[in-house]
Amino acid sequence: MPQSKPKPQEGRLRRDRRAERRAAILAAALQEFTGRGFAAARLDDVAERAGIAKGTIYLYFADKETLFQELIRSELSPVVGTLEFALGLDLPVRVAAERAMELFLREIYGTERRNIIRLIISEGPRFPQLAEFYYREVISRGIAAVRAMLKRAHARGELCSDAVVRFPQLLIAPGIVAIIWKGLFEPHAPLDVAAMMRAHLDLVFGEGSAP
Amino acid sequence: MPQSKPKPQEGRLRRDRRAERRAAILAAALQEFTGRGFAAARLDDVAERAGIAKGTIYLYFADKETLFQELIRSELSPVVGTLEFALGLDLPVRVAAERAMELFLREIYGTERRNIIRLIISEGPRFPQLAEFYYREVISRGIAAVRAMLKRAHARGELCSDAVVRFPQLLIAPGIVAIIWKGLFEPHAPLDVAAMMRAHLDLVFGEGSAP
Amino acid sequence: MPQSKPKPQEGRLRRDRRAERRAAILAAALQEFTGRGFAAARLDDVAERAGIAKGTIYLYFADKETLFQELIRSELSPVVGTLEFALGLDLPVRVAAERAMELFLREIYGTERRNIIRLIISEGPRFPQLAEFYYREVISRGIAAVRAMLKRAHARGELCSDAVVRFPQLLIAPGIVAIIWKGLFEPHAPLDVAAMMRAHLDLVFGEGSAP
Amino acid sequence: MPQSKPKPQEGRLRRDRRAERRAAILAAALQEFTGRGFAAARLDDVAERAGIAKGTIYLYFADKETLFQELIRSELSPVVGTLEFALGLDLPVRVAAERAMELFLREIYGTERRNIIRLIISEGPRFPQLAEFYYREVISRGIAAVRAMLKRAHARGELCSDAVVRFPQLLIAPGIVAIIWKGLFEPHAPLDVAAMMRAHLDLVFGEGSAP
DNA sequence: GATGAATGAGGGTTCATTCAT
DNA sequence: TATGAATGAACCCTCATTCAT
Repeated sequence: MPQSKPKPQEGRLRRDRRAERRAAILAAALQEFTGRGFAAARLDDVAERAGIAKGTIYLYFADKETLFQELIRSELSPVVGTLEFALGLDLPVRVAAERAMELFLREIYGTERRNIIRLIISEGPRFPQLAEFYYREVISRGIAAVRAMLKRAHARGELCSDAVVRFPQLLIAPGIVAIIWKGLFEPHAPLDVAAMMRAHLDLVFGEGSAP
Repeated sequence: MPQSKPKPQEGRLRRDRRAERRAAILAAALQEFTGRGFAAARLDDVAERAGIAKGTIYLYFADKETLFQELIRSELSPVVGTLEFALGLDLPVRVAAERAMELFLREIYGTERRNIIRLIISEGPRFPQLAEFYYREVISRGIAAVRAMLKRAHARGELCSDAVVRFPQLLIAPGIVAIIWKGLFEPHAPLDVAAMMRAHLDLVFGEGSAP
Repeated sequence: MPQSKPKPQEGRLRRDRRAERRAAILAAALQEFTGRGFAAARLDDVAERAGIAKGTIYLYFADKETLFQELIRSELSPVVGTLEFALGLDLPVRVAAERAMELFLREIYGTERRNIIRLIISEGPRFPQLAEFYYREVISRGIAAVRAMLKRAHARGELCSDAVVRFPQLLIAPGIVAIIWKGLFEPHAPLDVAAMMRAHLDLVFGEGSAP
Repeated sequence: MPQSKPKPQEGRLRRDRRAERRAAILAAALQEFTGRGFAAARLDDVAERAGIAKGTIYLYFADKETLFQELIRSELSPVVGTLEFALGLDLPVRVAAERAMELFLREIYGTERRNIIRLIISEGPRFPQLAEFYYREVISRGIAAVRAMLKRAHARGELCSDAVVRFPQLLIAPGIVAIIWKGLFEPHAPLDVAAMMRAHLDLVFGEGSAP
């Protein structure tokens, strides 16, 4: 039995390879779940796309649903921290908003993460546990951060209305619409998302302060 | 053709009964498709909910997909006309917007039609034909109507910014967010949708003109 | 109640109409059973082809299988009598055989009855009752008639071999092959059936006596 | 690709097992298709007879029709070669015919292959592709081989008539009739097929040369 | 009698999950 | 650990048969 008790280095390799595989499965799953929806996605296709055997998936995830939920969780975690950091800098609102918008366009709308949002919107109602996680980890923290920032701005007199303080949802609404629009109507009527979001910021914060 | 032509009364009854059944199937389908999504919904359950036998569905709809598409279409048709009428009245923007908002809350957000919107958002990417139909029959006409109304308002000096003229999507964005929110986060954080939408109107059109 | 107790003439009409419908159903059934086979044929299609409603079939036949069996029986009955008559005439073998061949070509091979034979060959093994009926009503009587005729010929010295007396099947074998060939290979290699059968008669009875 | 290449022995076992299963499915399918016909045969029963689960069939054959067609093809292939070989030996006709007859009785009529012929006769008209394959691979080659042999015999003066040269179908007609007879009338009137076929050969080639 | 809407058992096919290798 | 063949429950759809009109 030559390969009993692997050397420490081997253990390291093992762990790395394991992480790689896990990542490959998650990446493949994102594609398939996005393309077909949770119910219609086939683990066969996930495995093929990840370059592994079907059974291997079950060495990394308990079942299809667990795979789905861990996919959402793994993609979401990094986002929140970044957002909180960006909004905690105590910049002028308009500048902060502009930064957040750029962050959204670059890190979410322009990447596969856009599809994570779409998955949550589409499948969330069938996975209450997931919606709850998403609310707790992303939405509520995001809203809290935004609200804190806006309150400071309001106190400084930078805000003529308290509408977005009471309903921070209004701030990200155009982002949601942009994601949905892209999925549904891109072929029929492309949308200049950056322009739309800037117009929205102008509405909310007044014009002129954009760089 | 021995008595192939039924008596008029019989025909009437037949037609009524047929229409009733069709409606019952569509209503049941809406529930099931909304609750589980297209792929996971079972026609067995649709039949049971409609109080008919499984095979009966196929007397009214060619297959599962046709049922789904006709469901969307049948629910959508009445909406557009109402919207166009409401926006064509040439009222002051703020009043028109207020009316449209009420219409949305009463006729869409407050009814099962809300779920139709959710279905389009969720399943639309997998049914390009449907997304195209929705864009053509609802979105493009809605945008055109909104834009016409806003242009008249802009010309009358009622609008301080042309943002919503260029991107009417910004006007309905809170409505979309409200629908999604209700589906996902209602249990964790209920949202006063009417207040949010009114706050949004204040942002866009300025305050004070609300009744 | 004006139509109670129909006049005798009405009864006549009723009976005629009934017979007509029955015939129409049988004709339609022959087409469908031939085209698709018993199991795959649909009574819907039979009804449509017969120009009646689906349920009406059950006013004339107990079920699908009964319809099938009565179809076979009704088409078979007239054949046997004709055959027995033709072979009972006490003509020279070669002439009798020639006549039988013409009868076969004109009344069976050239008509829809060919398909009845094919149906019996194809479906007979699944309908033992039918095979038994066919054997009793057609095959055994046909063989008896042929054998009687051949014996007389043999006694008269017209036959050099008793092969066909012992195995009358050999006489009709080319007819069977012709029917099967037409169904399977007609498109790839048409067969001059009359020539083949005449060649066969030449083999069996010797040449020169043909008209 | 971690150990994606199985050890040679494993591969061998896998392949053997696979071939065995395939054969078991084909054998079971032959029974079921023969017994009920293509349309009425149930894959459930095929699976049960083969001792496997229903879904397993689909690991070996794309669907019911493919299974059927591959069944026919796999059973047919070996037949043709044997026939061509037997007829290519340049023996006296009568001897060659005797051998072919024995081959037919032993390798076809006396085995399950008889049912393959029956399936082709019964279902061929509904599977034109199959009829075409059968014609191309079996019939046309068989006819060519027979014809070549007969021509040599005719040139040697062994044949008093050219009937079978022009219509080799006449030679196999009794074989076809034998197969059909067995399927339909065996219980009511068993047939001494060997005797019938020998009588037929006597008719065609004259008597006396039989061993 | 005639109709055709309704029924529901049944069959082909898919696919998440398991397990021997 | 990784594989992928095997499983079998589940689901869409068909169609022979029934029955209210």
